[in-house]
Amino acid sequence: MRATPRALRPLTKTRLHEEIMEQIKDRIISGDLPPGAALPPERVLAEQLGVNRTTVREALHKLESMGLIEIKHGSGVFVRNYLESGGLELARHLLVLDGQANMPVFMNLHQLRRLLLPEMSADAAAHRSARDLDELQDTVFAHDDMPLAERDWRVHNIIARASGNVLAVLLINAFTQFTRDAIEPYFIDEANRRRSMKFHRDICAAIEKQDGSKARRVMAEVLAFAEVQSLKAIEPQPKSKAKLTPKLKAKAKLTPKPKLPSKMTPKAKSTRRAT
Amino acid sequence: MRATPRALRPLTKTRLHEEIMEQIKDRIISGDLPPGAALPPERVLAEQLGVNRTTVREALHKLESMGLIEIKHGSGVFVRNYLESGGLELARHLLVLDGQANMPVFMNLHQLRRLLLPEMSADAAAHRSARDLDELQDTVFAHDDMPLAERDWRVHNIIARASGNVLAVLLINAFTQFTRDAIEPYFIDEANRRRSMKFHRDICAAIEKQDGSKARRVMAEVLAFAEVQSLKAIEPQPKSKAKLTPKLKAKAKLTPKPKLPSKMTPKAKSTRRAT
DNA sequence: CCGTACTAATTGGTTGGACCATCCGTTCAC
DNA sequence: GTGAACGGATGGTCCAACCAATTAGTACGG
Repeated sequence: MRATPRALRPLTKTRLHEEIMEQIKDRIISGDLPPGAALPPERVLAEQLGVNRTTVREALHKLESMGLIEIKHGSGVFVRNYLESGGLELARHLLVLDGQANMPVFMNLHQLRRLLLPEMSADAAAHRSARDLDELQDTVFAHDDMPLAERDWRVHNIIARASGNVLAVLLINAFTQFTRDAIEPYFIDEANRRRSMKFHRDICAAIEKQDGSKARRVMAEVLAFAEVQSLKAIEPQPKSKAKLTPKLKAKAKLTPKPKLPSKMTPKAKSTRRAT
Repeated sequence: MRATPRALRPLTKTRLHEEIMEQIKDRIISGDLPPGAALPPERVLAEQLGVNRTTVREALHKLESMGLIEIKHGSGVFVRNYLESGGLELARHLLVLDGQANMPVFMNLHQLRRLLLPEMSADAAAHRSARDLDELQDTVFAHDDMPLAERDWRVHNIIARASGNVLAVLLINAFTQFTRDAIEPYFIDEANRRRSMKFHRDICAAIEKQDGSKARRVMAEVLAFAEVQSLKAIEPQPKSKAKLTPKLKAKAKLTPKPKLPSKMTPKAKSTRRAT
């Protein structure tokens, strides 16, 4: 039976273990599972969630590589303090957790960009290779069909690469990665579009002439402007609505296991005493 | 280089899938597996490596969350351009790949720290709560037994937290995470130790007095000094002069180049059975 | 001849169960 | 009392299937 209802939610890319990962991540970031708390054993977790242990393990591994938990062979799984061990990938999750309304993390992002990007632009102008310039000009002047948001991040990416700072490249990647969705509305406004395209041309010219100080200035300008626009877009609704989506569908398809996903009791690891 | 007394040894042999992950990661970063290339199917990979498919899958998942590969259900596994999709976690791997000799990535790191940390220090001085100050002073003045390297990163961490920029916290975490081992030698030298402790006291005082400009200055100073020391420790063999990032510049652009790299290094499994 | 729809092969995703490796608290010999 | 040996709990790996998505091939109908 392959009827394929063609019109509904192409968004749930859900691989099962990712859904589980999300759920545990939310409980950790929200403070429901405090640092030091022990998660239930994999086998128990699997039974509670109604999935296989393998699936649980894949979710746990992702959480571990994010720095949210620590897996100790023979001992168990423990929540870490993500403010001490968390990686930048977490930033994206922090943003969505903050909701669309009141969003200080966005201001944090703008600050970092303001501190980094102008300097990277100057370096890019100074160190750029002919190949870098080629790629930049191609991105800016050709590809009229390319969405502005994508062209914008490509420009940033090329600048970072041209600056010679590999870490900056990875950083910019991370930035755009967790801004990608939120930045889309910015390019709806015609004035913003024109401003952005002018910026592309200007920064391109500065880098072509290897004028570092001009590149720095152009980048600083556009960042300041974008920051103001962001503020304007966010301010109108200072309402915050804490909505944690209850996820994880019960997998009631082939396994008639009525165990509902729930009950991850944070237990201190010292509470296992006897006598 | 004296031998490190402790805290440094290949502990990776424990988890098989991490070893596999490392292997594939190296082949991707080294350019052996270019962007767009298709990896062998999981089943083939498992057979070639002499391990179970489950283990291969765990390795692939880590690579995916690092942004090195893309897993497409039904199609296969494809190498991504890590300069476009890679996350900051990669930085650590880039560092070790670069070896101990000529290490431009370290300079990249110093640049980023130089751009970010002074500003974060100023913000920390301005916004710090009483609790932040408590924690900072406790870290700096108590705990004489704490290794200096750890105390140093804790100071940085507290400063980042006090600055109110969550992203900066995660960033600093990432920094210290892939510097952890390399920074140890720095604190062997007695002059460096004293300098570091003086820095801790000074930054602590500045933050206590909420003197933002002083905090910025103190942080900038210590970073400049550390940078010089790093250079001195690495320089001994001056090779190419103004060479920035010799590799990594002329990687494939955006054009996926389908290629079929069969035969990945097999791993003899042979006897691992206990008796 | 061309395109469409069906079919089959390929490949990643999930499952259940089994066993090994490690850690840790308990027990037991000394 | 101390230290070695035991055993349970828990994560790591393995195996052999089957489900699900994608792709390529093929037969059918225009």
